[in-house]
Amino acid sequence: MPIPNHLNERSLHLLKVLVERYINEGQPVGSRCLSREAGLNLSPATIRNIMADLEDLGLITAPHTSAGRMPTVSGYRLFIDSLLTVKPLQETVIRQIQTDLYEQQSSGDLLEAASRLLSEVTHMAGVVTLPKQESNALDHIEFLPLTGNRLLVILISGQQEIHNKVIQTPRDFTPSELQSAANYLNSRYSGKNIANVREALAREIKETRERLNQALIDAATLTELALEDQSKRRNPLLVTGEINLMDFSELANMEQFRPLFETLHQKEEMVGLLDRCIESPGVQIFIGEESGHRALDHCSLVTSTYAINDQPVGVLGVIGPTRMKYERVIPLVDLTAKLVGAVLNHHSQPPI
Amino acid sequence: MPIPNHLNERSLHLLKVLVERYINEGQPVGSRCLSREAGLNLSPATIRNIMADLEDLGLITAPHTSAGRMPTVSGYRLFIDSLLTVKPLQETVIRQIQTDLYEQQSSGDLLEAASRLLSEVTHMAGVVTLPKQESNALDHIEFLPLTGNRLLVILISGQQEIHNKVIQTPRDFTPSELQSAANYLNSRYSGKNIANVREALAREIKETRERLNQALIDAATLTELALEDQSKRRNPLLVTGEINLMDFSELANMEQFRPLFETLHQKEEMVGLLDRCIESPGVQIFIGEESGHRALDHCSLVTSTYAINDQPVGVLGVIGPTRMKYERVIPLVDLTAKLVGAVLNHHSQPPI
DNA sequence: TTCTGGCACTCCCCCGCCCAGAGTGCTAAT
DNA sequence: ATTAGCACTCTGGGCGGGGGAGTGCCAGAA
Repeated sequence: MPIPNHLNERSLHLLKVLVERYINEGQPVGSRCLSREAGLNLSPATIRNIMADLEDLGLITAPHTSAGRMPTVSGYRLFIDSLLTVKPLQETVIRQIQTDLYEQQSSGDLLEAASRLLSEVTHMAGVVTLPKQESNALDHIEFLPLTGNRLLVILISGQQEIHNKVIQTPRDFTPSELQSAANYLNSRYSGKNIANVREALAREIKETRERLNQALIDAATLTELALEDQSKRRNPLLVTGEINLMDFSELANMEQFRPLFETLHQKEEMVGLLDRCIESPGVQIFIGEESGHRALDHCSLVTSTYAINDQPVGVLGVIGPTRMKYERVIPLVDLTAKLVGAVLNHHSQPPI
Repeated sequence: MPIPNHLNERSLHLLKVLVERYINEGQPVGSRCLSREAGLNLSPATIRNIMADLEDLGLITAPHTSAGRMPTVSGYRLFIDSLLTVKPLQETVIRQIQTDLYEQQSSGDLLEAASRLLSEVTHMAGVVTLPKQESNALDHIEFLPLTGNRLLVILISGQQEIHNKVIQTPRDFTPSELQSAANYLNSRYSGKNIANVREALAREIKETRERLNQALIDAATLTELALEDQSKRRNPLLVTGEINLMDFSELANMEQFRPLFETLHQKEEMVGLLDRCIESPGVQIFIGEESGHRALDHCSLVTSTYAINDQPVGVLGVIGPTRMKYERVIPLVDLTAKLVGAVLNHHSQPPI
C-alpha cells in the first residue's frame, strides 16, 4: 500500500503515534492525548482537524461521536508497511529460543517447541504447520511382516522423523522378498523425497515391465501401498496458547472467543489460510478481516515460512488481537522461522 | 451416603423432583413450581416447610432470600446415589458408538475416538487416560542401526500399538548382534508386559552372569535403554470438547472458564485426579468440590475404567457442569468404557 | 397433627433518570 | 495556518423506584 501523497509528514507521524498509543492502551485516542504525546506542540484543535482528514481517508475511525479515534484495518496496514519501527529482540530472548529449539530431538518436537515458544513469548496463540510429507526426504525404509498378510512399514525420513504404518498386502511376502525390496529402495532412492520416489518407481516399472525384475515389482507394490496416503497427514497443524487470547479485552467475551477458538481448531480452514503464506518468503501479516474469516475479524496473523534446503516447507506464526505489538512480534516470528529452518537443516544430515 | 432416616419418602421425592428440575432449567426452584410439578397435590406452603427441612439438612440451598432452592453437593450426592433413575441409552446412540469405536485401527485412534464421542454425545468435555505403558504386552521388538552408535528401537505392543525410540548405545553393535538380541527377546518374552520383561531380564542376568551369554547381555542392555523411560509418557491424557463447556451459563464467564480450561490441560493434575478412579471398577462420580480442585468446583466428573483382560488399565469419562444430566451421562460413560475395553481385547490378539 | 391460605417481608432485576466526563465539530479571532 | 472557545453528543456510573418471585410465619381448617 503506497502512502497517499496528500498525507504529509506530520499527519503520518500523528497516525503513527495514534496507532502506537492505541496498541498500548486499547482505548480510542483523543485529540488532547495526541497533542500531549506527539511532541509537535500542536493544540488539540489542530490535531482534531488532522484527525478528521485521517478519518476521511479511512485510516482511523471513532466508535461513537464523543470517543477518540482508533485505527482501521487500512490504518494498521499503512502503519505496518510504512511507519513501523521494528524493535530488535532482546539478546536473552534470542538465546532462550535458540537453546530451546536446538535441544529438540525430532522435527516433531522441534515444531511443537516452536509453537509453544511463540505463544509463551508473545502471550498470544502460536501456530505451526508441519512440513509437507511429500517434500520429506526418504532416508530409509524397512518392512516387518505381521500376521495375516499385514506388513509394518517403517519410514525414516530426513528430519529424524520416524513413521510407522501397517498395510495390508495383496499376497504373502517372504522375509527375503521383503528384505530385497527394502534393499532395492534404500540403495536407489535414499535421500530422494517421497513424491519423487513414487514418481520414479512408477516410471521405472513401466520401462522394465518385460524384464520382470521381481524385487523391483515387489518394492513398487509395497511402496505404493506404504506411501499412498502418507501425503495427507493426521494433524498437519499445531496450535498452542489459544487460551492466552482470553486475556485481551477485545476478545474476552464468549460471543467473540468461542468462534475464534473453533476456527483455530478447524484444521482444514487454518491450514488453507496458512498455506497461502508459503508462496512468498519472509514475514507476512494478515490484519483483521484480511484473512477472510469472520471469526478472525479482530485478530491479526503474523507468519513466516521455514525452509529445508532453501525450499519453504511449512509456515509458523502468531495469532493475536489486531491490537498487538507488531514491532516485537514481527522480529520474533522471523527469528523463530529462521531458527526452525536452521535446526531442520542441521538435522537433515541423514541419520542412517 | 446413607439416606438420613428422618427423611421420609415424600421429602425424598420432592428432593428428586427439585434436582431434576434444577438440572433441566438451571434456575433455583421455588415452592410454587415444585407444588405444580411434584404431582403430590400439596400446596406451596407445605412444600415450603419441607424445603426448609431439606435446607436444614444441607441438601439444598437458596442463593438469596427470595430465590428458589438449588441442590448442594450433598444434595446431588444423595440424588445420584439413591434417587436417580438411569435412562437406558437410545439404541441408535449405542449403534453409533459401537460402529465408530470398532472401526478404529490402533488403540491410539480408539481412545481418541472414545474421547471425541463422549464429548459429542454429551456436549461436554471428554477425558481419557491412555493405558499405562507398563501394563502393555510386548509382542515384538526390533532393532535398526542408525549412524553414530544410535539405534532405532521398534516396539510392537499388544494393542496394535507401535512405538519408536532412538537410543544412544554405549558401543557399536553389529547387525548380527542386534538380530540375536532381538531374537532372544522375541522368543522368550513376547506376550509379557513391559514391567515383567524388565524385571525378568534383570533377574536372569544376575543368575547367568558367569555363563556369559552374549546375546542375553546385549539384549538386556539394549532393552533396558529402550524401555527405561517408556513408562513416562509424553501425553498420557486426551481432553476433547473443552469448548463445549462454554455453553453452560454457570461456566460461561471468563473468570470461571479460564482456570477450568487451564486445569483441564494441566496433564499431571488431571491424571492424578483420574488415577484415583482406577482402583475401583465401574462408574465413579466426583461432584463439584469433591474433586478437590478449585477450578472444578462447579463441575462434575463422571468416569469409568476400561480394562484389558479384566485388568483396568485406563480411565475415561466426561467433565461438565455439576448440573448435568447424570441419568444420561452415567450409562453413556459406562457403555463407552465397556466398548473400549472390548475393542482393546479384540485387538489384543497378538499381531505378529 | 397436618395441611393450607393469607400476609408481610426480602431481595433481585430492570428501567428510567440524571450527571459528570471525555471528545467532537464548528466558528471566530489571532 | 493555528488556536481558543463553545455548544453538542455520547458513554458509563450511580440512584431510586416498582414489579416479580419467593420466603417465613401464623392462624385456622381438615
